[in-house]
Amino acid sequence: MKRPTIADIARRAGVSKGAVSYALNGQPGVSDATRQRIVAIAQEIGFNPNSAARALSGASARAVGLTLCRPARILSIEPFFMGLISGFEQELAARSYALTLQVVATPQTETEVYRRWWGERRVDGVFVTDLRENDVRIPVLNELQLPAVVIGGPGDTGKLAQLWSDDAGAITEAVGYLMALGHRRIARVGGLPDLLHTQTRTRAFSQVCASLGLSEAITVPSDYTGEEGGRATRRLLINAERPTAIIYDNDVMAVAGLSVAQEMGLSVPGDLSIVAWDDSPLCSLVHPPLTALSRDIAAYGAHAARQLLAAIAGEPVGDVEEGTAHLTPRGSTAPPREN
Amino acid sequence: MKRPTIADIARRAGVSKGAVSYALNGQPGVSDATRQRIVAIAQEIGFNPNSAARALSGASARAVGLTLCRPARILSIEPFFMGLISGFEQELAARSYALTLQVVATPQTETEVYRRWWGERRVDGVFVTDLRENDVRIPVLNELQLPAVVIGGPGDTGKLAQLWSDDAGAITEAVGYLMALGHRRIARVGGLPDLLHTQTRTRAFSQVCASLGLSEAITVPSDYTGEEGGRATRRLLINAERPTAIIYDNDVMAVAGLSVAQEMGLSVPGDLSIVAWDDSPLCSLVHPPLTALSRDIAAYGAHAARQLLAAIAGEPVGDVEEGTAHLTPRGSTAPPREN
DNA sequence: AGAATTTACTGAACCGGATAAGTGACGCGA
DNA sequence: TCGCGTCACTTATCCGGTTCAGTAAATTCT
Repeated sequence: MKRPTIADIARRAGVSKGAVSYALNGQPGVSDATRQRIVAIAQEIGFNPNSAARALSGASARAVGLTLCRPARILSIEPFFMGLISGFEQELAARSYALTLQVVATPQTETEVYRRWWGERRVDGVFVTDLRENDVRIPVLNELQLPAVVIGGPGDTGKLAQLWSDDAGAITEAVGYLMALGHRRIARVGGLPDLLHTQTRTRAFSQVCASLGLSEAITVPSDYTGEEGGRATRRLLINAERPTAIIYDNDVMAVAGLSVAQEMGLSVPGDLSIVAWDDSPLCSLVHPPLTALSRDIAAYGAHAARQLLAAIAGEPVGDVEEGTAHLTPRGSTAPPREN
Repeated sequence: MKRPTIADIARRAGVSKGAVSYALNGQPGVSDATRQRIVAIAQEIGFNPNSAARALSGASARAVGLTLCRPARILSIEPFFMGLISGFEQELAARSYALTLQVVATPQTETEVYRRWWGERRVDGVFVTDLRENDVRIPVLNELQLPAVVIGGPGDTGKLAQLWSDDAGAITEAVGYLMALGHRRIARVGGLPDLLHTQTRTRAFSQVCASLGLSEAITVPSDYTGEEGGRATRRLLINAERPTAIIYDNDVMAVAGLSVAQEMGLSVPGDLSIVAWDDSPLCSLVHPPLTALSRDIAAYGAHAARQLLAAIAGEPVGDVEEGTAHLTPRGSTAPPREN
């Protein structure tokens, strides 16, 4: 089956290729009558502009890229990225932009992928997640002048637009809530320590605990996996002065922590309260359901997509702080048992 | 920053554009000395062929597509798709094919996306998941002659290549194992009933139970979500003659089922044994860890990608049955308690 | 009415590769 | 020494859009 081209439309409408192009792109230069005739023919024969030809003649590729740098076994279980992708799609699909995905092993490889995409003109812009300190990807994107939106800061990203959520506010809310319940020994199992948003959270956690007069505000670093989250929990709980509440940087570790606590004969929330960061169906599934810091990840992704499309269109795009995650109390938090 | 083109290379090497093209594509028509010189220059200036130009001049788009038709809240928690995507990427990245992703609402929309991709020449082929009975996507793909690999059959797909895993064998193993433990009342919480592989499983489950002399082999249909899986479990367990073992069509429902059982005061595995279909880190996270039907989903995806690339290359691609999932016994299964 | 401007187009160049057809130099056999 | 084939290229065309320069007709202005 042959793909219809503008030449086919031009022939049937009895006009030139150029006229068809103007008509279909809403450009001036054709009369309304002709435009309608051309649009009708295009509809009738099911015309879709060849994206390659379009990209080649200077216009955009109408595609954006996303690289994911996490091992498969983490990616598969981490609900965050799929939620983000769904959010991207809401905006992208509406403007028929395609999303090109690549799973890579290291941030270094990501820069190579950016270079290749740029050279191939395959994408008009990219989403950058998991911002790190002195991130190798940032200078490359600035050098290539490839439009980008950085998710997971804030950090130093040169001219690139940024979007982050108010992690400090969220952790303040969580700690405040646990204190109000009566907790005084609160620990945290953190995400990958070299990610900037993990550092932001760690700093905020220390500060808020200090300001509220909580002496020990331990953050145990982890890596978002269930195994590590479980191990970290075990280390915290074998302590003589064990915490009465733990905040986890993602839902997977929180679930693993719950499991470890139960296995050690501790009751949740009687002996230990648990708060998960990022609410996913997973949190409601387990028993007891987990109190979580909820945010609308799809909306977050949609927002990022709007920013990226604006940056591609050449509009000025500033750095934006998305709203604070809010606490959704469930069965995993309660006042600490007197001992 | 300007992207280097073959014209730039040609100028620097003192040859014509054509010669450069031959040299870089390993075509005959240039001497080895010239070829090496050209390749060296291309390397040096970081040349990447413009994918649009390449696609336009008849060659392939070097991209394949995947549409996902599940609501965001299911996608985000379902580990299967991310595992599959990771598998695709292993093969695609090695041959520098891009993966284009689109999340859609209905199978009907998927066909529209296929038509658009085809018209735009955006992809060389597509992955089709979640095959249904009389699937609307199949005739469209056959009509467009868009290469495709169908995952989740077997079913009637015309000329399209298929890949499925031996669900019947897997369920036979699971039921056999539960019987050997002493279970006689085994139920199943199934996936979306209109998916072909769900039907295959349901049929196989009935048959194997019948052949082993188990009278009641109830399958309760569900939709892969935790909520539905939990509800289905509750319905099964309030029964006077409640099952002593339940097989779940995915890990999320199994975790939800575990939670419901515990909430109802039943001990797992004492009062109820649980088997999850598809092993993910999630299964090992909960307490007790879930016995699961494991398969290597990434390998499954990689296999599918190899098939698709072969189909795109015009090689004949047959239907393939991937190996049987094997049972990984964990703490959620045990002999039923005498009553 | 005649000049100036606008409208509604056409024709051709261009994007950056792939590729068929053409060309000159060289080697080789008769 | 002529003719033929092969090699190593060059030249030109094509893919399917976008866009600029040009043009004839219609409209507006004076």
